[in-house]
Amino acid sequence: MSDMAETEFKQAVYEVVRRIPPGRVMTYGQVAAYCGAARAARIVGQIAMFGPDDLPWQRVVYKDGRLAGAFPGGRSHQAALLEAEGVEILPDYQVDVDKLLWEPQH
DNA sequence: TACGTGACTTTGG
DNA sequence: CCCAAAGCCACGT
Repeated sequence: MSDMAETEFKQAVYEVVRRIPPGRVMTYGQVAAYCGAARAARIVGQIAMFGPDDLPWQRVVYKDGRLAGAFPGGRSHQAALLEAEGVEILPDYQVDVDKLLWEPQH
């Protein structure tokens, strides 16, 4: 209540992540870019750690396609969630980001 | 109020 | 190919 409104950036991250459809993924840098801070990829991770857990954070991956190492339950859990959405998990906990990358529809 | 740390990405040696 | 540093924003001390 004391905080009138959380930063626009953080709110934007919430909205973007919420809009990622099942079976698709976005990179940290891409999410940051859509929120007005192309170089704030790290911040997306920070927000993911402190942000609401009802958002599909498992759909946010490295630009390289690797899964986050600090995902609650571990990479295997994140991989399981993605696999349940139909995402093919490649060896070394990677996904075909080139193929699954999703861009918000403007 | 200031400083350090961190779910990242890019650039340069 | 491997390593180091900068830049971004949020949060705890």
